[in-house]
Amino acid sequence: MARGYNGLNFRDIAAQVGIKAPSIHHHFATKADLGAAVARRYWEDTVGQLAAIADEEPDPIVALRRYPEIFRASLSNDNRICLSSFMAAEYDDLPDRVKTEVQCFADVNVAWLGKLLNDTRIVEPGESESRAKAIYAAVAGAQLFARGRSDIALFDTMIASYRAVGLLPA
Amino acid sequence: MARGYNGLNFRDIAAQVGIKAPSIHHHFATKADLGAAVARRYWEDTVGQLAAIADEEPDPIVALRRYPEIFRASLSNDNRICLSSFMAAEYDDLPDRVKTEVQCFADVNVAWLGKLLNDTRIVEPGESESRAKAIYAAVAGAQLFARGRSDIALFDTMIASYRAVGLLPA
DNA sequence: CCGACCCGACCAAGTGGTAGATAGACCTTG
DNA sequence: CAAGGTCTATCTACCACTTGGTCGGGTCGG
Repeated sequence: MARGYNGLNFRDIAAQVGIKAPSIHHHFATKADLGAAVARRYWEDTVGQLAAIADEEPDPIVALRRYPEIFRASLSNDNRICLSSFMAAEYDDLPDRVKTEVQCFADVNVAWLGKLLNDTRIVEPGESESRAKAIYAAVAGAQLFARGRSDIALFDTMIASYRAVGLLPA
Repeated sequence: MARGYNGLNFRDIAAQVGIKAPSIHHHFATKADLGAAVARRYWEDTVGQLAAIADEEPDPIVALRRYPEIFRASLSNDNRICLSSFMAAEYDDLPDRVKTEVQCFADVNVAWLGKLLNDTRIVEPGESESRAKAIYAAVAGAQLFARGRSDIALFDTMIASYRAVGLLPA
């Protein structure tokens, strides 16, 4: 999933799994199904990671501070980017099912952030939602930029700036 | 350029220009050339827009405040995204020439922001560069997110949050 | 005449997807 | 227990279509 939906082709996947291309259709009838399944699994994994952080850190501020970890991990792992970002360019011709699954990724991120922001009092209760969206967008944008340069240090620098201005807890 | 580099195909472009596909090769030998040319023109246009803002606004703080305008305009105009974002998913298999041109887009944005941040004193002199990168990434991320929902109001909301925390001048 | 521009015809490669056959696991039944 | 049937997963072979790109020839202004 590092090369976009268009870059996703049955032959390569089959080869990677040690199978022939047409056999895939036995598990996923169409490419849209396959894409949606991949996307779904991706955001489900993310839900797990977010839950783990919230579990390990009873203090919501500490948990929030660890949020960028997830996006940083993608970069470390083969310079990957998150679902929403990769969807961007191909958004127009993405099958609807895939689109909704990808949007779920953003939704679960914003929901997690929003809840923690509400638990802390660092933001007015009515603004935790929009603040969550802003954080998500900023961190995803930083990941995007850093990936374009294959430079994780760049990512860290931008996250540091977000903390400096108070977008993220310091 | 709304559907990524892969979505860029000779037949469609030819039709749009009122020409047949093979004729394009007379102007751009290869697809990489075409892509690089499009990318180059895109960031050159952006340079012009940034210069216009800086020209119209003698106060650098006011100019900085107007920065998101450019990304907002792309969204209004057929829900488009900026070059760097669209490059994201396809980054791995993008021809080198295209890659460098696309990176130029980010570079000119960061340069413009950095200069204005230096002119104002709202940030320590040594940090204007990293702050510029953070602003660029955040605004691009907001554009990306908003485009995924085809919701310009969402973009405005996130920009407002950036201003609220002081990432962007209020 | 020449060079810039454009065309129709074509090509090799790659795409998602289909059809039909095969092999084995498992379950039912005489 | 053996025989048969069914289901699942895989295969080979193929298809229609799209892609970037080539080739040779036409057309037209300088």
